[in-house]
Amino acid sequence: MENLSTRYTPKDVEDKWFKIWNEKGCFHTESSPNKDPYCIVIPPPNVTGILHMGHALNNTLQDILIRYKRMKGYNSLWVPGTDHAGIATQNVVERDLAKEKKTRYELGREKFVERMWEWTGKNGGKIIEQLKKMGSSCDWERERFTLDEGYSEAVNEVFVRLYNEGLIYKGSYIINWCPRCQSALSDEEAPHKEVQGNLYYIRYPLRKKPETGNQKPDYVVVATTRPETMFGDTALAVNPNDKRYKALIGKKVILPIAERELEIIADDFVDPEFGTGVVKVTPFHDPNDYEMGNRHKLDGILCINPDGTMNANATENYDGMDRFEAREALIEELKERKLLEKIEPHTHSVGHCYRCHTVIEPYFSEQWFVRMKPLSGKALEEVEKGNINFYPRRWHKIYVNWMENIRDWCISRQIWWGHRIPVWYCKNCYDKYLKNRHAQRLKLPLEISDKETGIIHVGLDKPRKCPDCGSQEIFQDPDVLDTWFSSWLWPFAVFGWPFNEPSAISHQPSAEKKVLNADLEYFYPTSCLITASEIIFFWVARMIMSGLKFMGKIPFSDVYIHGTVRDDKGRKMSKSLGNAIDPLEVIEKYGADALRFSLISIPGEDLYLSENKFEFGRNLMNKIWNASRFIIMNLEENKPQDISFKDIEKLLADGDSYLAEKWIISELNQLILDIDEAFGAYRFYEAASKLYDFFRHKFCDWYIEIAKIDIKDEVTQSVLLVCLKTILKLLHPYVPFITEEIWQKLPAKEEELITTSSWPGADKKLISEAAGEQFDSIKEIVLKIRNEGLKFRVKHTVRISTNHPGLIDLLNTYKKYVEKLTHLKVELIVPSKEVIKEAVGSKVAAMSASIYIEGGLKDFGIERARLKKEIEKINEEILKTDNHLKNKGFLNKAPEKAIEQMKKKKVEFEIRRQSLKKDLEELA
RNA sequence: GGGCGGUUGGCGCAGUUGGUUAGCGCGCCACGUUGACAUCGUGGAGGUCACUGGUUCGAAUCCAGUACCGCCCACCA
Repeated sequence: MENLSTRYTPKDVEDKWFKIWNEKGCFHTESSPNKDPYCIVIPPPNVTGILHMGHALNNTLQDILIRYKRMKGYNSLWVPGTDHAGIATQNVVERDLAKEKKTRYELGREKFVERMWEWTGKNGGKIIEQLKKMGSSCDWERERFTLDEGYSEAVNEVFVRLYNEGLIYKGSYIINWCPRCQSALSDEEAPHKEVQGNLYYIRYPLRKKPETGNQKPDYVVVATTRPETMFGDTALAVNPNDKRYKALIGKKVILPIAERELEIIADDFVDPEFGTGVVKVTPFHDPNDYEMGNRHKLDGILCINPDGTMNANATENYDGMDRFEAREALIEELKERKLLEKIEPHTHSVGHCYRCHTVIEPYFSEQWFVRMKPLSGKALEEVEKGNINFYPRRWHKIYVNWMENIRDWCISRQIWWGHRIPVWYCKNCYDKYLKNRHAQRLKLPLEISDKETGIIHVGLDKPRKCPDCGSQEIFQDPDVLDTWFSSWLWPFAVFGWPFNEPSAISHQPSAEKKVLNADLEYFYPTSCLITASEIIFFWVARMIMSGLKFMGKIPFSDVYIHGTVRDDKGRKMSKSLGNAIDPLEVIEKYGADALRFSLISIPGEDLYLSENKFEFGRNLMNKIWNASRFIIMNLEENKPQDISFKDIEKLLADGDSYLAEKWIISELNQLILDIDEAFGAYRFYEAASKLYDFFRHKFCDWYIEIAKIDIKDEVTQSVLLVCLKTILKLLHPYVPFITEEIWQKLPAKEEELITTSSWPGADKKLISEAAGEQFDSIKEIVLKIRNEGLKFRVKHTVRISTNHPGLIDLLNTYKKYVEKLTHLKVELIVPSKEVIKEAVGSKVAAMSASIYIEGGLKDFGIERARLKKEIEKINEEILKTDNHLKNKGFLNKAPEKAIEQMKKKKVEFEIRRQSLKKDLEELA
């Protein structure tokens, strides 16, 4: 190692080790009865995905836990995989097609899906390769894809089971329609954003002019944000208690331009305070209006096409015009006709497609839904009982809040990439239904049975003929399922569920599935899920519901929600904002370990990132490299093969020597306890920062420096080795590559690979408070001397005098530490006996040590000022403690311990003050 | 509109059941070629813990109110 550079170069190291680890099967795990399982299923990234900082963070966290548990002796399994990401992936391929001036419709469904698979085969593995660059220790033999054959079986199985139970239904409702993707979306996929729009006040002429006088206008004014939907109006509504309009209830108005007659109805829904208190009712383009339509048995009229253009119901003028163009044009026309009263700016919340950000059109259509209430009850209960815990805890409440207000889930998508809905129709019966249903105009409320719509079978197999009419023209539902309808099964579908249970789709299990099923029994429920807050509802909540429904057990007991990656200005990091930092570039420049450690070392929940943040990790890796290099360089070749804490215990048994060794070993063991505790509570940052503090500030800055006094000493060597080995192990979950590389260079090691080595157990007998206090005394003296601001290169002699017998002994033995750490010569002056009086404890005694430095306090004036300032501060503190101790209330009511502490504090301050005063006198 | 958080030195954060001279990292300033490391070391400056009131012997910590910031949900036409 001495031949090696003083710079750590990750490039030489990372790919090499990742290959070896896999070749040796370090990450592969199989169920075994003798070991406890620990399992995490990856949040499957989209096949279209390219590794971003969010992934980097997410996967670092998972890998830390997986590696930690692996070292702890668990059968630690991390299941990797990808998600077919229906709309997102289809959009990518459609864009490619567009470049060739083709559409998917021209290609046809079969050819298009073929092309999708082709694309996926070529590009789908990219993100997986990128995860590997990060060192992710997934069991790569178990990689799954949500469109895998076996996985798809699970999806179909679930659909059929839920259908048979009445938990999946086909319904006609207002759904979120994306005119660009041309598909329905679930509520979760259509997040609302504030939009600066207008409120248009439109006059609807009354059919009959008011009889009395000509004061009253002959129209009613309606305020709307979406005037173009007026062609779908089938009524106006007012609040029944609104005095202004009471007389109008039941009266008719004329819908402008379309010149249709509308009735004014009364409904409680209408808020008299808003707008004019009159609302246009458009049942097929607004969820509220749809409900109103049902209540009042109105007609529904569709006036917009699926692609966002207006249809024939919008009159010839607007037919075929884009909805937003139509809005502008219509407003112009209304102005001309003097039917536009005014336009007011109005901020309101509008749904947007989460894939392409197009404004959502609330749209009436027939879709498939999952009834959520029957599933949510248990999922809520398990969380509230504490069987599933969220970290940080606040997400618990957000989950509960959502679950309590859960609504049915629209699962059908009008795209081709995905699991096709396993429902079969008789064409003959379906056509009959269509004929009855005037496509763009319907009487509400709608009550249609599945049979009436031509559905003849729900399952995988295509029926031969219609049981009703005997027709042999059978077709499958053209829609596919929401991607989340497959990913909500992830924690058990990755293990090949279902095969040993009676299947609703009657497929014989393959041999492969049988093997997988043993794993399902063993690894399910998984241990922990690590993900981002954005997908709590999309994914986490639904997995809990499906796990309980189909496995009868929760899918995981812990959910760790990590923060959002932001730029240094606090904006969310995203490709579209152009503020993204590419993790692969960071790996290239600083190394994967530096990336990982830097990410974990950022305090707080959200991560504010800028490129220089990664220097932190790089610098630390370099420090680790050099400290290791130094130790290994100096180690004698004949070190025992396996140095354990037990050996150290023996070596350090002697009472009066090796204080620094006792101290660092004590600190190290305490560190192990701290890290175990922090990991137990998912406090990754805390564990990292404790490790950092120990390694850099305790081990390197103090212990290694002291070890240099006699680096060839046998005990020192053993302690150095044990510390290095342990530190490497503790660091390994965070920084796997560098620790493995150094591990291999250790002259003595029992375990071949650090990756599969065992986690160090703390030896509590080695945690010594006495060693800590004594070492702190030495430290204080060193710090005090350093405070004098001496130039190290000048040889000075420091005279130390103290009134504490313990400290005198300590300094007699460990003067060498002070000398090494200050580069000064130390002379101990033992004062006369009468000075030795205060014996409150070694810590206090250390502070009372008076230190004289020959030939060079930096400046007497500055020094005096500093001392005076400090004395003043101490005076204030003494006053405070005095007041407490004089206060009867405090003496009567405070616990004894607090009073004792206060007394002790006062004495400490007084001794300190005395010592400072003495120093001040010396300066005079 | 409903729900949930936050406010501690220039920035990002700790601060366990109320009792330590309020800590850490980054940044800043000064010094340093000490036989692992300048991707380093040493020292230093910098905070009346958002505000107001209350509970208490004692409040950054508990309670109430105010101000500001943020997040999630929601059908304001």
